[in-house]
Amino acid sequence: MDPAAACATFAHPFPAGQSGFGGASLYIPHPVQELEQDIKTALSAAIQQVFGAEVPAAQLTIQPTRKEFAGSFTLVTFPLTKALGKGPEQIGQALGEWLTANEPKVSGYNVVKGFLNLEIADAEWLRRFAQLVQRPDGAPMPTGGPQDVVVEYSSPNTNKPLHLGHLRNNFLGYSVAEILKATGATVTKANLVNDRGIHICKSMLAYQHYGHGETPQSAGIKGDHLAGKYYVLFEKHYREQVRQLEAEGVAPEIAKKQAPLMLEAQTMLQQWEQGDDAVITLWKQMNGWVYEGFDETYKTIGVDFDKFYYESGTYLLGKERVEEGLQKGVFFRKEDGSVWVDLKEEGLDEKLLLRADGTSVYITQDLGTAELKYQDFGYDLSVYVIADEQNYHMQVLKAVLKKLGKPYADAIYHLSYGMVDLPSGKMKSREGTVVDADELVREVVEAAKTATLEKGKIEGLSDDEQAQLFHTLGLGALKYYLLKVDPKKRMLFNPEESVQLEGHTGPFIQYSHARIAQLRRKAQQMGIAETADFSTLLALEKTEREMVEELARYGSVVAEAARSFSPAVVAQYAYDLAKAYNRFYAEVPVLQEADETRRAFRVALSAQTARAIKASMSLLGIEVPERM
RNA sequence: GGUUGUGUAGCUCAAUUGGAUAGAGCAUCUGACUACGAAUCAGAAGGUUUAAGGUUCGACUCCUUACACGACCA
Repeated sequence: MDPAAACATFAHPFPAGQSGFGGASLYIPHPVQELEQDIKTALSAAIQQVFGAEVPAAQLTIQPTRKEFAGSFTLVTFPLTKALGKGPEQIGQALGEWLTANEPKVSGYNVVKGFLNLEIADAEWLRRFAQLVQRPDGAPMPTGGPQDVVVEYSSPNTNKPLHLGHLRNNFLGYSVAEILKATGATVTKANLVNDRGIHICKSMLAYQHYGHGETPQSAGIKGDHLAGKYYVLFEKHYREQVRQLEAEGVAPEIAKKQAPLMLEAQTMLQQWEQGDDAVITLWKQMNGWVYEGFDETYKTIGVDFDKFYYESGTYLLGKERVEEGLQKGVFFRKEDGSVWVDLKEEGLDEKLLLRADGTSVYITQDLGTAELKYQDFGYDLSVYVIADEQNYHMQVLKAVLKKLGKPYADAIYHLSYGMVDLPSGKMKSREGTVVDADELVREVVEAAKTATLEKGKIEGLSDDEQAQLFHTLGLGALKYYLLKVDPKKRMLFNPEESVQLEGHTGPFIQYSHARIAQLRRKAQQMGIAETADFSTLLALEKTEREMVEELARYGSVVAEAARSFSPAVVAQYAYDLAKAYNRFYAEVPVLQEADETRRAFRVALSAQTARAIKASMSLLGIEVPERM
C-alpha cells in the first residue's frame, strides 16, 4: 500500500500543534487560552533563567491540575530531564521557586514526583473572569482550522420516514456544524436527498397497485409515513410472490429476481431514467408528500439546512466524471462495457463505477455531488456525516477523486459514527424493530410532560408556554442522550434511560439553568447588579475558584470539540459545568451572603454560568428554559 | 477468507490524546429541604481497563499475538 495515499486518507483537517493563534486576527482570544499561553511563556523564561537552556514555549505541555492537588496548571517535568540534566523533582522545585518569585500570576506551587502544580493568583482569576463576562456572545474561538466548510448530514431516502438512526445523524450533523461555526468558520449545512433508485420505485409501484389514489390528506397520514407504508406493502407482496415461486420449485435466487413485482420495479426504474411522463408525475407527487413530512420532522427536532442536493440532479454529473476518468486513463472499461477503477495500490480493490447497461451506482452519484458541492462552495473542508457501515465506500470515494486529480479530494472528511442498537439488539426493518423518529419524539415529550406536571413548579405558564416547555425538555433529554456518546462508537439506546431527567442528562443541565434564572430574577428584585468591580475581593473560596476555572475552560473545549468533530466533548463540558455549579450553589449562600461585594460576585458567577450553559447547549442544538 | 472498528465498575458512558491514586450517571445503601428551586447536594460500596507478552521514567492509550462482538469487501 502506498504510504502517501494511506496518509492522505487519514489526514486531519486541523493543524496538529494547535497553538490557536496562527495569524487569525479576527479571533478574540479566550481568556484561559491566553492565560495558558502566558504560563507557558513564563515557564520557558524560567527554564532559560534557571538552567540556561532554550526550550520554546510551544514545546511545553501543560495540563489542568487534577482536583486532588492544589493548583490550576500542571507541568509534567519528566520530558525535561534529558535536556536539563536534572531530576524531575529538582526541575519542578527550581521552576516553581523562580515563577513564584518572578511571575505575579503564579502565587504558589507544589511538586509531586515529576509534576509541578502551579497555583494562579486570585487577582488573576478575577481579572480573567471580568474578561469572560465582557466577551461578546458568539465571539469565535481560535483553532487555526478550516474557514469554509460544508457539513452534509441527514441525507434521507424518500421511501421511508426517519428513524432513530437518522436522529443520531441529524443531531450530530447539526451540532458539528454549530461547533465549527463557533470556531469562526463559515459553515453550509447540506442535505443530499436520495430521491431516485430502485427502492423509490418500489414504493411508487406499490402505490400504483394498492393506493387507490390515497393522499396524506385523505388518509390523515404524514407524507413520509404514507410512502413508507407502500414500501412495506411492496416488500410484503414481493415476498409472497417469491414464496409462491419457490413453492413451485423455482430456486430461491431465481425467484428473487423473477418475481413479477421486482421485474415491474426494474421496468419502472428504466422508465424513470427515460423520463416517462406518468412515472415522473407519480414520482414528483410522492416525493412532494415525503418532503412535506420531512420538513415537519426537521422543524420538530430543530435541525435546518442551507442547501439541498438531490441525487436525481447529480447522477448525470457523476456519469460525466466517469467519462472524464476514462479519458484521463485512470478508469478502465471491461469487455461487457462496465467501467471500473483499480484501487489496489491504495490498499483497496477494483471498484465498479458504471454498470454494463450504463446505469449508475451509488458512487457514480457521489462523484457528481462532490463536484457540484465544490463548484457551489469551494470549501476547504467537506464533512460527510455518514454511519460507519460506509467507511469503505467513503475511502473509495476519496481515492477515486484523488485519481481524478480533484483538488477537493483531500478536503473530504468522513465523520463516521456508530450505529444505534436497542436493548433487544440491532434495529431491523425486516423484524419491525425500527424505532420511528416522529413517534419517539412524541413519547419523550409526553414523558417530560408527565414528569414536569408531577413536580408542579410551573404555575403561571400559559398552555402554549407549557407545551413549548415539554417539547424543550423532551427533546433536550433525547438529544443529550444521543450526543453524549463519542460519535465513532456504536451506542445502545435504552428507551427508559433516554427520557430520564436525573443524573447525567440534558434535563439535569436544563434544570441548573432554570434554577439560576430564578436566582437572577430574585437578585434583580433585590437590586443586586450583575456586573461590578470585584477587585476588592481579596481571596476566592475554593468552590468559587473552581467555578471560575470551569467557566474559563469553555474556549478550549469548543476548540477541542471542533478538532475532534465530537459534540460529546461539549456535552461532557455542559454537564461538568452544571455539576460544579450545583455544588457551588449547595455550599455557599448567594443572595443571603452578607458581604455586598461577594454577593454581587456570586450573582455574576451564576449569571456567567447560565450563559455558558446556554451557549454550550445551543452548540448541541438544545434549548434551555427559564423555569421548569 | 481479506480489510476495519470496538472491548473500561452489575448496566450506560468518561479519562485533557503517553502522565499522578482510572472518573461520572443509573441501580444499591446512608445522610441533608422553616437559607436563595431536592429534576439538587454530601457520603458509602463497586475495577487484574478481554488475555498474554513487548516498548519506557510512566501504558486504558503505542506495538505483537490470541479471544469476543460488530461493520464492510467478495
